[in-house]
Amino acid sequence: MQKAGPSRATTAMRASSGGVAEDGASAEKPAAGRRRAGAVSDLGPLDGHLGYFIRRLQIWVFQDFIRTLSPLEISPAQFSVLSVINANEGLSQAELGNTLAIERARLVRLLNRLQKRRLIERLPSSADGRRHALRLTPTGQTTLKQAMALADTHEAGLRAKLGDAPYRALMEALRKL
Amino acid sequence: MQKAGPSRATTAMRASSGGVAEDGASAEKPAAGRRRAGAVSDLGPLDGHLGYFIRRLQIWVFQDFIRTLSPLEISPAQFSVLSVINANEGLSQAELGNTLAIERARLVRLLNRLQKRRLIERLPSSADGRRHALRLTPTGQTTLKQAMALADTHEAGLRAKLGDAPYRALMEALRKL
DNA sequence: GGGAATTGTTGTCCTAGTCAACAATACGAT
DNA sequence: ATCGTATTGTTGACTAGGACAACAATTCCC
Repeated sequence: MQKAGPSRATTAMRASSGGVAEDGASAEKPAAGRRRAGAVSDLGPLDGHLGYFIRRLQIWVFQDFIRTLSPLEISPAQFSVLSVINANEGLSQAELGNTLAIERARLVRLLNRLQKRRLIERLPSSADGRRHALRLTPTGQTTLKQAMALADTHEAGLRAKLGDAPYRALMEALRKL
Repeated sequence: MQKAGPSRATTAMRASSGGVAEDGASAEKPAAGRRRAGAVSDLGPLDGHLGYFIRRLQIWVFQDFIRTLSPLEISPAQFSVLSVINANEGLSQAELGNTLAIERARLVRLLNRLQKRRLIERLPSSADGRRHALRLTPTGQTTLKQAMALADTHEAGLRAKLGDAPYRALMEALRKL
């Protein structure tokens, strides 16, 4: 069948039986011999775990965000960075990283890309030679404005998906963490 | 300062002014010349966006899960896979992938590792030569049982963190997606 | 003045996610 | 029955994210 590799631990069994299989060891719980692969319903212990559903929702949110903002090519992380820089002009990379929980090394490369796109600048900090004072370029400001408009569209979609009351409840519950 | 690279677009400015800076172009919004980097408070447009908070919570959940399950070395994704296989013995990789929204190629490598650790088996499907019937080995079953116990601990911690009422509200709201 | 700490950077490693190609197998229609 | 099409599992390659160590420049603090 497939080329090779670390799978198919049962090749020997397979060769021994003719191929049609009288179900000596192969497991087949529901109706056997179906056609197409659809999803299976039972999540097992998983459906008692909130983390699983949060993860699924988070993936949906990111995909929708990326799709909605695709004309600008702004990722969620980039949007968060531009957003915080705009609200705190002149902050350092360390402050930005602490605010958004982005590690220093990761942030450097994120900012490199934004700087190459002329959306942000790294100015020398007036009082501390180690720091960079970050700020948006004019291009960055207009891009952020456009991004905010699209992000609002995305947010409306999310509120619609969740329902209005759960949306507000969630927002309130999560903000105080 | 730093070695080189695509940053420091403002090196020229820096060389021109003496170094102490009379604030010709460097931006410094709050109190200037602080000591240590702490986080900054204003998230800007970000704090109207639920996705941001969901992301933060999701990261916390994963980290806590990983830490709690670390004695077993079971990641969230691995736990979800074992969980669904256990609840649907003999299902195919395609079904598993559709259920958990894991892409085929990604799932192959996930299962390879679990198979190498003897936690799962790939049996030949009795009726379809293309499929593998997945199931847990006895080792996999006992490992999953232990994992479930630890995962319950994690879940209790999450419920405590969120508060009991928000936890239940969230669970109910997210389950129906 | 000098050791310790901070800041930004680079390099490296590992995991996730995505996409294209492919072989083996099954299906459907003629 | 056979041929084109679809499905399943697999591999390879690429990108992005996150984590960690090492490092130079700078600042802090005693």
